[in-house]
Amino acid sequence: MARSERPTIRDVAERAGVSKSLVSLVMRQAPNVSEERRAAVLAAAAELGYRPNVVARSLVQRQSNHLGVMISDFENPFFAELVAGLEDQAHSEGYRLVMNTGRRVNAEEEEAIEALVELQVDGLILAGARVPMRILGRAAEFLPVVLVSRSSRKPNMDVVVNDDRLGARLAVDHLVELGHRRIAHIDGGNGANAVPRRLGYEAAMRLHGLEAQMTAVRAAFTAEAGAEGVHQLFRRRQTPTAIFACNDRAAIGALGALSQRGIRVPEDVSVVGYDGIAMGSLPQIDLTTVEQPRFEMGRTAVQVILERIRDDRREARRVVMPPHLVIRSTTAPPSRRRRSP
Amino acid sequence: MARSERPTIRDVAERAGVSKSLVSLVMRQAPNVSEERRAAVLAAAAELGYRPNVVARSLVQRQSNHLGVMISDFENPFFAELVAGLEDQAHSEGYRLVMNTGRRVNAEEEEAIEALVELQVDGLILAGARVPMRILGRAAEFLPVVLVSRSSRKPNMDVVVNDDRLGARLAVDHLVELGHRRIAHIDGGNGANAVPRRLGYEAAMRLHGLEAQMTAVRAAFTAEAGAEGVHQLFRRRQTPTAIFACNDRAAIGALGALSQRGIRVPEDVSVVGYDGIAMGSLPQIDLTTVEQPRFEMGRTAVQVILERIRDDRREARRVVMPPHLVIRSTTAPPSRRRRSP
DNA sequence: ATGAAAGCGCTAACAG
DNA sequence: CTGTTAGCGCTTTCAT
Repeated sequence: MARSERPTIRDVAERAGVSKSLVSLVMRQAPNVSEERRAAVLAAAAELGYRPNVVARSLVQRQSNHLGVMISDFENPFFAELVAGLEDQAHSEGYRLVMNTGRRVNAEEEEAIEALVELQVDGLILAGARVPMRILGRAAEFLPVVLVSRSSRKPNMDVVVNDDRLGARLAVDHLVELGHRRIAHIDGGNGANAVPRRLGYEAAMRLHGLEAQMTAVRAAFTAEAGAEGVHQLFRRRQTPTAIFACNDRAAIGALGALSQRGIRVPEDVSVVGYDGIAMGSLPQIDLTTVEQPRFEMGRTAVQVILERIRDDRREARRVVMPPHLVIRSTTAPPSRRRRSP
Repeated sequence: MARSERPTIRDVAERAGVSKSLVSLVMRQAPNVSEERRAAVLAAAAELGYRPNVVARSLVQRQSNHLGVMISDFENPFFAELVAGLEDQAHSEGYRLVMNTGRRVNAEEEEAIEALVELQVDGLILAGARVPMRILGRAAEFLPVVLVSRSSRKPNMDVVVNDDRLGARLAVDHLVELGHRRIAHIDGGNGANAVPRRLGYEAAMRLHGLEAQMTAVRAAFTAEAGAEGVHQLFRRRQTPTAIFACNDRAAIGALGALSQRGIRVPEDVSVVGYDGIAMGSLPQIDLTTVEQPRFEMGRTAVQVILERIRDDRREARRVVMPPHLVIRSTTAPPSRRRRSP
């Protein structure tokens, strides 16, 4: 079966014996077309396998009906679950999504954003972008941009985030209520939300009068980094009874490293993660965590960007969604015998 | 900061005091342009923040330099890891990727494929597509299509798969070598590769003279389905000493269900998964599995589609990549005492 | 080495 | 209700 040339609107028009315009009207379900002609056009289109060329359409209409989505890291399930919300809302608003990824490399991320801008998408949703704000600002000069899981104060960009400081606070409060004092933090290094989570951790510790017990190790948003963080923490003389990790993947890595060191969870050490990814609820892991409303964040991001696109809103919007604590089996009161003097 | 109108090639031309054609030449790094003019054009473009409109370009060139990728299920990490290979090869060949998802719903998948076709991508890579072959065939009439993780014998489609039957065989052989006989299969239901894996399981069982021990429960490619599969298996009188699950997620769900039922792994029951997703190598899970070369499959899919696009190959190609067994800690010889009479 | 003109497939006035 | 015309932003002959 040889590849056919794609039929154009002209081919359909000729075959149906009508003008291009009429075909165009039929394809866009315009009301004022006689049933007769409509049927003829539809038949001709079906016979030829005609599909409107959205590229040509978007050129003349100067809008594409597509939203560009740059996902900084496909392998993080957090984003997969966010995409479900994006898709859902975009669909119900009549927009299509085109996605991209920067694979955690700044240069590639920049290129991915550029690609979407050149594609003339009507708006850009950047999930977990890590590139410098300057790059983001350059894109926002020409089209609406909303940042998900990354903050900004620029007036021409909107932001949908969860309240990381509150989330960190929930984690620390929970551990303190259980009786922990030596609570360590495995931080997220350069990751998008690393800083606010760390600051939230520090603020909460101070609030509980535990500034003397604060310990953080620099890591990243991956399981490997979480494991390495544990090894660093337990090489020190003063070891923690609880760990608040920057995200679930790091927490899961931490759980693995603890088990390798023969440290039991939650008997010897409690662990709290962040995000609420599906994997954390598996019985083998059953991780206490601070859950972000991922699906809702996705839906919201689309709503927010459409306010700029359709309603021409100009002031920046900053939607902060509340995280909530999900208590599972990796947290418990500290055991007496491991308390240090 | 107000949103600016996007500058066009005309704006750049005027500002630089040259013709549109010359700007076009400069933007595409053509050789025969005087240094002087080139500098002027580049300066004007930079000042205006000009970016070529790839939509307009692709309209006239009748090719977009984009490959469309439809991912059937973003939440399956198998695909995330495949995407890395796709990105890598596409990049190094000068192509960009635009991605989509069908979120495991047939109608949405069909719509996602349609969207990519209408976007005039130069080729379509369908990862784990579930829609009927008829739909795929309709797309393949007009542009090159390669199927990843799904088979087809159509002459106008290429296929990149792993050898599921061999993989199933590796799993069963491993379990038989350990001494297992009652080996059950948790199958993938309607999932893309469910059938060949199940057939491979059955063939291998027969080869070992174990047809009488064959048991399969219908499930799906998710953790929940894997857990449910275990519950079904253990409600029967004759219980297995080993389980071969259709994929890693189902296997991980199975591990959870087994632990809930107080069944130890690998002492009481051995478990083998399929795919080799990163999560399986976490110390808490440490799953024996049949690994597919995901990254290589991604690279290969791009190479294969470019043979159609650039070299105009017409015959179908079918690349079957070998899976390999990764032995970790969920498999061991069956324990004597649980053997049935 | 540079510019003028035509046209990619489509939509958007405008006529009729 | 239907057709004609112009033009979206770009590339591509073809002149010069």
